[in-house]
Amino acid sequence: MPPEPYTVGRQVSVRRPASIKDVAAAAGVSPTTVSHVLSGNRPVNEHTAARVRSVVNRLGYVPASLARSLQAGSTSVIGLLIPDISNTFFAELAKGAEDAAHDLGYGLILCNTEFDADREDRYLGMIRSRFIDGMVYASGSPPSRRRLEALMGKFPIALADEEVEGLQGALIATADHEAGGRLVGEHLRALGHRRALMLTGPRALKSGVARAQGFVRAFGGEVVERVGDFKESSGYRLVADLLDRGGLDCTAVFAANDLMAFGALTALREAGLSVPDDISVAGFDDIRAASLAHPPLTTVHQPAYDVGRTATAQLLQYVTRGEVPPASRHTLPVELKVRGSTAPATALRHR
Amino acid sequence: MPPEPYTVGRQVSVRRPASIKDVAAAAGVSPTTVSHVLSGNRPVNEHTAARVRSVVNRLGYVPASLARSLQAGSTSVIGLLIPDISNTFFAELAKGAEDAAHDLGYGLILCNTEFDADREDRYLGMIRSRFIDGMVYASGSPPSRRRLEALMGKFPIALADEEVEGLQGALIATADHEAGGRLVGEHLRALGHRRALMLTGPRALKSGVARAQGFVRAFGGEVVERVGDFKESSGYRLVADLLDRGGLDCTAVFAANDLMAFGALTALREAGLSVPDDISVAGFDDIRAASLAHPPLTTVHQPAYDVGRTATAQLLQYVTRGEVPPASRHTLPVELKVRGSTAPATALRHR
DNA sequence: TTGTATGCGTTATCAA
DNA sequence: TTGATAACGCATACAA
Repeated sequence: MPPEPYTVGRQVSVRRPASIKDVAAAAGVSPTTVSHVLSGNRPVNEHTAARVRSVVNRLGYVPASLARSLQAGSTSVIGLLIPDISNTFFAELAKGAEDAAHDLGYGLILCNTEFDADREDRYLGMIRSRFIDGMVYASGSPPSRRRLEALMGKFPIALADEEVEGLQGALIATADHEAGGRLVGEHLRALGHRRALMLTGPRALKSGVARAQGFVRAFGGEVVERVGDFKESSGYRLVADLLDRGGLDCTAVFAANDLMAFGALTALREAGLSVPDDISVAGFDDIRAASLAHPPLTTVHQPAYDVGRTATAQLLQYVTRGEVPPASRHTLPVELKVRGSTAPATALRHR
Repeated sequence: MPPEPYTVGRQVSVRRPASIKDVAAAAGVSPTTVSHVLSGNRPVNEHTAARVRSVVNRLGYVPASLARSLQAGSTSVIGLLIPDISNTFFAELAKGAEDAAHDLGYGLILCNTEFDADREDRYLGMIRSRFIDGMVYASGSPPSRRRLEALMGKFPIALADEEVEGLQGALIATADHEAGGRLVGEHLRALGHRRALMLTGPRALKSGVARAQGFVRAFGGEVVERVGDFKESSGYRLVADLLDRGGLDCTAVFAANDLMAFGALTALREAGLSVPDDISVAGFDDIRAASLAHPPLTTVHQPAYDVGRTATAQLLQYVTRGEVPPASRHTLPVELKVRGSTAPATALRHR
């Protein structure tokens, strides 16, 4: 019979970690003194302090942050609510948020919702139960907007990347979606395109709407809109459907994000069309794969990292100092990356 | 003078949230009864319960999870320590971890270390201060290994993706790195390659070492090894240096991860070499960009999501039930994805 | 069916 | 320079 493989297990359950009382008793002082030795909040006799510190080391005492938080009324932890961490855009955003949080000694709870309303609600519950001091909210599912609205009146919440329809007075950091759409519109127009297919995101998400608006205005030509859901599959499906029905009579496609652009690219390739010779394609986000794709995707670079970092820094400035940040709204600049997937319009052919 | 823009701010700081005492007082019962109405831990008169519930709603009472955690001795939160969330491999892993945690009602704190030892230490401090119930540890910086070892004797820690040299008896979920290297070795050998350049990761990371070992054994031919750091820049630099000095006398490059493979690809392209006509390139990980690159990258698919999910599930089984999981080690299968970046060896040319 | 008293581990207040 | 006590907000053992 083999020996118990996990001494780990036993130790965890059996040995109770040392508390401040244990240290105080062993050092022959009061818990108050121990606390002050560790915090430096008031002077302690050097001799006493040394004795306490030695006991702390011997017992391996580490203050229970939970008790500290209960006493202090805050946990030094915030949440980051996003739909999908495996989307590189949100991963970059998360990195910025984590950096900003770490800079101020805050922890960050990853709230990945997959656009699921129940999941989002559960995570928002963490702020109501005051387990987190605040929440950076990036693009949730529309159904929870009402609940969000109620929360924003009571708890610190900052919006990142995505405006929420009808919500105002909020802290918000977002890329300039409208300008991004405009840049693509101008670019395609300059290339001689006059008829374009626009793959939008869900109407409820303002970022996608803004991109579409900026595009339509700047492009000037004829634009057919199809509503997608920001997933690769929907970009594929929308374009494939149009091709099947022979209804793709345009020379350019603008997808409201790169994933849908990739879907479109696949559908076009399967139909035997060449990008950009037969048709141009542009995306939005500039995820890592965009520059590595074949052809490299013309797209709008979003400062995802900065969006996450800025929104979080704003939130924390508010959380830590109880201050209203100097600017409640940050609109971060975007940049058009012209790559190989767009080219001058060719004569329209029947398909 | 504009009105105070943030009523939010005032409410947060002024109104103290209702406590269980407030509810008890308003409902004319004891805090104990309120507690039991909400927890269902003991029967309560239906009439009384209804009254309590109504007060709970009116006051918007939500139990402070902090106090609950202090009493219960656990927070229902664990940590996920990774080097870089913007690497899609770790993003996928994080998604799996988050899913597993969410399934069991646990929160997940994102500990992004950038391979920084201080940052890692700070995050490991969260487990010592018992703010988190456990930690999923994926590939940290070698310097902290000793500290990790000490922690594993006292706190629940599961290793994901990366073994840690000299650590044993641990919960661990990892991809079969050695088999992955072997698959690439066999593949290149079958294509007629006999001389290969191997870009490894840091020697301290066993995953990279295992990949290299599997490769070298299965390949059989001559292998030149160069040590990189898993970053795109090092893949570029290593290959560029060899090219500069005319020392790249091989027909294939195997990079221990996709990022370095991309760096190599760039260096080769800049040198006017064609992949795979002049030289074959293979990677490891199968990050999203791999299939979209030009040419599409032959690589080893790692089940990143499953690695994260499995490691987390193991950890939580241990954390929640105090049980030793049935298997302490999970080695997950990998899969070779043959794409366009590898081809039959061509006659060796002088470069 | 309900209430009282105690403890979780810390820090702040007040007193010495 | 130090300590006793209360308080943070909850859950539970024990008592009624």
